[in-house]
Amino acid sequence: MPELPEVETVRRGLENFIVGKQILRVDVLNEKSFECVNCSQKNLIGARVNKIRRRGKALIIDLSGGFSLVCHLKMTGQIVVRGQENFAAGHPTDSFMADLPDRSTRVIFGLNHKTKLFFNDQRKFGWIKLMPSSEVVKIPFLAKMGPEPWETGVSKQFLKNIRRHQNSMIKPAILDQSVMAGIGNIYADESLWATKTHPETRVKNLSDKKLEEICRAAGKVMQKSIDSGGSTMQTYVKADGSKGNYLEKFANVFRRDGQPCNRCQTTIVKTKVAGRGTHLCPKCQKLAQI
DNA sequence: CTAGGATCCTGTCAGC
DNA sequence: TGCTGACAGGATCCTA
Repeated sequence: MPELPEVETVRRGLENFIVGKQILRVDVLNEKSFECVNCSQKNLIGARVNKIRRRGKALIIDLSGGFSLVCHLKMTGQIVVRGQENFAAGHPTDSFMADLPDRSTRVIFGLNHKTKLFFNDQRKFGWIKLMPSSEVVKIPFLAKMGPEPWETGVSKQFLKNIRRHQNSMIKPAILDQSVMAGIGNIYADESLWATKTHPETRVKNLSDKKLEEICRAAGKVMQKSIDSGGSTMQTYVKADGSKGNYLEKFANVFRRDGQPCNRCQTTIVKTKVAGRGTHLCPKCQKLAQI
């Protein structure tokens, strides 16, 4: 999925393009993609969009009338707004530009001012839930989610949380959203490269200082990604019409296997750690054998 | 409680 | 060309 920076990009886009608009109808094309929790679809109709929030990789759209839409894009979710102004962000695919709905479209929201919001999701892992706003914080994964990367005191929180996973390898540990919010596969690999940490290093073999360093690095790479143009909008159309890749703008290891390390020129390799594709520099990121 | 693997889905790509 | 298996920017559920 879209990781924290991509979800933040979606949030900013929706803030610009749908706040203040009214939801007139909803069409659910895939039942599993949309669920009403302790309410019904009629609570949605006529509601205005008040505020767009983000918590970790979850998007929260607060509506008038006391209800909220909570959305998780998972691996392949994307949001596309079409109307007087167009916007697309999330998992980059051709659907950004295609005529919609297409075969990946799961939910369509009809807004006023001739605006439509499409929730597209190839693999159907993502979801949208409508629920009373007061119940949003009770969603289990939100309730136990770790600190935001730029929150005050985040590194101490991170440290405390990650020490629960002493026997785990560092990569899966930082992917755990209850340790810190927002890190996904890209930023895990980038943070570990930045701090010269081998992804298979056991947490117990890392010092507090090193762990805090990893925490800061994660915040930094995610901030940089947001700043670098918020990814997806610019990724898919270059001036010459070819597809671009926003990773080019900041990635040091992710999908750079076969290319030279930006620090030592050693060839970046791709392996598998805890079931996830993992990129690293075999020279910079040595596994401490203990 | 934690650690690790299977699982939910569709699409694409490498290799035969 | 057509088939097969591996894999993918995530998180949950199940088992040990």
